Amino acid sequence: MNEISYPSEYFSVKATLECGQLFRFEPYSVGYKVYSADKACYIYEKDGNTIISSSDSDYFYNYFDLARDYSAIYNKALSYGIPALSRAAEFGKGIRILRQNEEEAIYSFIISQNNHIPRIKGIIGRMCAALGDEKSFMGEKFYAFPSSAAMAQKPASFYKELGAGYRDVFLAETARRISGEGIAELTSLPTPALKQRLLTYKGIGPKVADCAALFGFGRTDSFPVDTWLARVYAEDFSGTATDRKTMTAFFEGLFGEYSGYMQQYLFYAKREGALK
DNA sequence: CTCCAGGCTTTAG
DNA sequence: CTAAAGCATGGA
Repeated sequence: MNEISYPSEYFSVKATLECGQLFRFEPYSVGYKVYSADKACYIYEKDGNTIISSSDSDYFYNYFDLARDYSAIYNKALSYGIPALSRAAEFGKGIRILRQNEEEAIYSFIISQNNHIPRIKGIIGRMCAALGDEKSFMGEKFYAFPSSAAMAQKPASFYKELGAGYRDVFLAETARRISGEGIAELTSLPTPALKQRLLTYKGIGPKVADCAALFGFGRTDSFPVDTWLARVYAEDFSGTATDRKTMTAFFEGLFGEYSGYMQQYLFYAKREGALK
């Protein structure tokens, strides 16, 4: 086990975990256990620092993107002079965008569509327990996120029994395709081409493609618009369009390479009732 | 009870 | 091309 220490000002455990970008974490002791792919860490705050304890510290250094200077991102948010965004950035100052596994992000956000976060966590947890390799961390067992090969062996009915609802066929078909084709060729594509390719998978529409691109492929020029960001657009930016494609184009045009960070500030603040 | 959730696919116009 | 119905499930 190794420990990483990083100042909490730009690394809030609660804000980073509770801002809706990941679904595999649980309260433990004074912090949380976090699971990603087949790895685990224990994370907590102590004396103004955020501590990551893991036997895969290199993995989690990258996962939490600790090489990036978030003071520049926070100050960028304030520089736009948009009251709602300034408030959101202040509220979510400690948020960091995670660099998650690509396939885990794809499946997780397919499950997330038209769904509540507690239920999303439940479906993913049951999927890992049923199909993921058993691992051990700090004396407790946990399950890795399943491989596409393991997922591809199950029919749609299996995912419905896990509670996935109508997304059952999306999971089964996407798993079969990724298991056969792989995703290696996607990683080198520029963001617009990457999104275009993601849209060809069953169950991936514009919003899920944006989330997979942002959280799985590290594309911070993506601005996912869900029901909460649609409200932000109308209520806090006085937007008049009603289709989400226009909203995404508006925000990405405004924020460019910083889109993903600004989106996450706004999402977290809106959902927690900190705007308005 | 109805409404809604980090929306997508399918069908109709 | 855009618009709207239908979709599984469970919490508020």
